[in-house]
Amino acid sequence: MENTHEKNAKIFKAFCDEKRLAILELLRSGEKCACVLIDQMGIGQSSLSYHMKILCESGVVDSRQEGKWTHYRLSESGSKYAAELLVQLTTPYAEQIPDEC
Amino acid sequence: MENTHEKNAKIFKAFCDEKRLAILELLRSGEKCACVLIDQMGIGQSSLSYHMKILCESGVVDSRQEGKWTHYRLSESGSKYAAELLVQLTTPYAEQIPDEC
DNA sequence: TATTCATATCTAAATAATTTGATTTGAGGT
DNA sequence: ACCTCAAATCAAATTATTTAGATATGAATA
Repeated sequence: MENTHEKNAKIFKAFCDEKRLAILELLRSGEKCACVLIDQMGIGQSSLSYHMKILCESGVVDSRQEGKWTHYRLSESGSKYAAELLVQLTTPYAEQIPDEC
Repeated sequence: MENTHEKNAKIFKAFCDEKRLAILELLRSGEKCACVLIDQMGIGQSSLSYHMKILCESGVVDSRQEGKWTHYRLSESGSKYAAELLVQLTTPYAEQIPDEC
């Protein structure tokens, strides 16, 4: 049983780690095979797998199996969702409650 | 010496914790005094102070001193910056590099 | 079906984030 | 100057995240 804040927090976990931001940057130049990401990031296989799981679960990255290899790419819809969510989470309500103190 | 990914990750740390999302939600209904946040969140004073520091450092929240009390509110400019940054971080480059594998 | 290879999962260790309670700081009021 | 009170900081304990190495899984191929 997971609440909304917990679910939303998971989406932004994609962006709150420098390694994952570096992976996202690599994906901005197009779909990348896991082997390329391991190579360019200079991290271990299980470490990449861990980070890719977080990125995929956030919806910001999609994966595609091709033979033995997994290819990762930015998800346009997932990214759009995250951006819209961030805007929503920081948009004041029409009904303002006075700050009684 | 902090790199760009590290700095950007800090901004999104504001959004990757459920307590901070709950605080942001409270601030959507307008500026709130720390005492109100402590009360509504049901957390300790030092715990709130810790989370507010992260929120303020991310630029998404502004604080204002009024006598003894500190009042917090959403920062329109900081929120806008975070939203634009998220879009940027997930926008493909014009130059795509083929996925050699 | 047996083998190979890429990825996922598991476990333990290392590191980082969060909480709690105590203390310090600093602005206001007396 | 002293006292008060809210917020920040500190230190220690707890909890969560991340890493690394070992093993398991599952698809492709022989």
